[in-house]
Amino acid sequence: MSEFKKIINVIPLTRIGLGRSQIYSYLVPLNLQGFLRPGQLVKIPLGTRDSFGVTSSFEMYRLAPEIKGYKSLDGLVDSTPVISEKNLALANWIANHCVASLGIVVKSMISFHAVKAKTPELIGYEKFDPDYVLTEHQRAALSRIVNFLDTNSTFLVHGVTGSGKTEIYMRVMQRILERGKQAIMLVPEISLTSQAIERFARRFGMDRIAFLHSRLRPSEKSWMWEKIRLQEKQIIIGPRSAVFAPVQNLGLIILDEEHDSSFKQYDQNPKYHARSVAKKLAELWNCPLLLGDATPSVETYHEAVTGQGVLLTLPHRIKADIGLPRVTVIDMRKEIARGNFSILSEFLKLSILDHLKNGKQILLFLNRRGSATFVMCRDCGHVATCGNCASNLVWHSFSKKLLCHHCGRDYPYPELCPRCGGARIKHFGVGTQAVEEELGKFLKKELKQKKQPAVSRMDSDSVATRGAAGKIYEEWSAGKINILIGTQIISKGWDISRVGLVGVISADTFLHLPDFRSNERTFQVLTQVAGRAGRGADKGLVIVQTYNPENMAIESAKMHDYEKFFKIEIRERKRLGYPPFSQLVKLTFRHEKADTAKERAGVAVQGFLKKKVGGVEILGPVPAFISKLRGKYQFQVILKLEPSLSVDLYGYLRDISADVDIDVDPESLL
DNA sequence: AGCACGCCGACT
DNA sequence: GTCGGCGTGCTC
Repeated sequence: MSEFKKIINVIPLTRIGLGRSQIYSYLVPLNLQGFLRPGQLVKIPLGTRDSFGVTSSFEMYRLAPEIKGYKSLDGLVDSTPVISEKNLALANWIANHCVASLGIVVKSMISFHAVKAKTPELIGYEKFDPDYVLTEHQRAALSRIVNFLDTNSTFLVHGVTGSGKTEIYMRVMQRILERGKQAIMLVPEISLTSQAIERFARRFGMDRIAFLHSRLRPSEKSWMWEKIRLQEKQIIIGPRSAVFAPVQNLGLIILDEEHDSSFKQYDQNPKYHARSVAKKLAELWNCPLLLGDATPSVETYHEAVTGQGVLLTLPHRIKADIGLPRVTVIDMRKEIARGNFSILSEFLKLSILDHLKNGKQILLFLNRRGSATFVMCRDCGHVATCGNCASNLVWHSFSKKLLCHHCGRDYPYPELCPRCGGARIKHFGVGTQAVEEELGKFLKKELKQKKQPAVSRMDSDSVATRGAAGKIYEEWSAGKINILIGTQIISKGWDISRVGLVGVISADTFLHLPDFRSNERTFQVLTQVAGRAGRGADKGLVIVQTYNPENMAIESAKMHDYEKFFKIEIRERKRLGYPPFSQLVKLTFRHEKADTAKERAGVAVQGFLKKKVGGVEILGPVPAFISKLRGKYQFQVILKLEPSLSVDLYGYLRDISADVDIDVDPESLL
């Protein structure tokens, strides 16, 4: 016992190989001794360069011989911690669950800007307490929740659009705030954040609300963080990353539109799902988690009905006289048999004219941009593909270009076939631009003499410039647009009252993808789109065009029957061993050379087989659905884990090669 | 994310 | 032989 030295554990904010320790130890210089607490940002030497890290545990005393070779901390950036101890524990859980580097997890959770906090411009909303009587179902749901405000329970509020979920959120939140606690409200995306802010600000006052999203300026984000950390703000609203808000006294988490895929970060590490992170966070704070949805994910609903959560159902729209919209499914095969080769069925055409005449607004929904989804030579069958991505190019008639929807590259339109030199080049498949053109022709023919209705298109092409979306929304709200054609963008959010007719041009876009969630996605999108209709004074009409009218997702959506959809789908999931009856892990191997990518995937599989761990099914390697992306070939290995077995996934994956992309609980297998 | 190290092909 | 390209792996 010759000498003791002070050592601090630090998480370097960088990617450390999964096979090695994610926490490093540094000597604490004399001037910092006694000043270090967990969660502080420190400067550290790392390899040959300087880097940053976050302190992870208290200074420790260790025997001198052990500390040989340790480097010394370079400095303390700020004495105020950048992450709480609770969130450090959360980071550790995420790193393990997602099999990601702890440093990257912590880095994605903290506000890294060393900028001065600046008050953002805040809109003042008039506060008002509504004279609002809860329905019986709302009262029942609420009373179930309020008995468990000090426990870690998960509630699923299942109710159609307009059934009054938000009112329940607000009443629960009211009680949490009365207890002096903070609440996090997660919404799917930025566009829905402002709506949620407005509604909550009207009830609770803007001075209690903080919001976090990627469009905030660094100085504004710092301001929000500071106010949350000091508990000057009690309500935090934002998309998935808001689950990392620096709360000090959390009493409630709400996750609205629980099924929405934007809650999963899929394009960047850590590939976390805000729902499972929220579940863990609620556990750490011993507080309730409220999930709300009209179309809950199969996993969540299954948990609720098997007793791992509490299911609260709001079966009706609040205004009892407004029923759900009537949904008519049109079999497009019969249209063709009748000689109608148009994108628009006869019934949809008639309904459009009818609703225009009555001054109703019309939404036409299609899940694809562009004019034609592929371009083919009629002589040799050659299809135009992206050299970078092995995917079909999409014809965009307005920009007169062929566009790759995966990497964004554009190509000139081929006058002659590059393979055979033929000139008979034809477009196939339908996108939003094609609908716009065809609709224009149809209206011109039908309404020759009259003033043409105003038609607008809303997709990522038409709202590429900043503010374009807001402009369309304003025009629509002012009633200046009669018909709006759009992609997913219009399927949610907009509180639309004058929509009389919603037309789904093709319900089949998701159905034929080789993915275990394709039925679920179809059901959800159709239900969400249908929910746009008839939110005002009267019941709307929804027309769904499809080549698969007997498909169960389409049928259940038509009947507004979630339970039916769930019953059939859960049976299929069980039969095929998909979630929630297994846990999936998607491993993607990428390389410029297809052989190399394939070989590495094969090596990984051999490694897994050698482990001889039971309860793990290894599928692949197979080429990914998009076999080449941005110049790299992609091969996939899917692991199917028996959930009951609870394999130590981190331990299982930690020694596979570094250049693999790991996605635990992937949203899709594509 | 950067930087060192090591292996292999090209060249004075 | 030696320079340098890139692919791989490490950083308390």
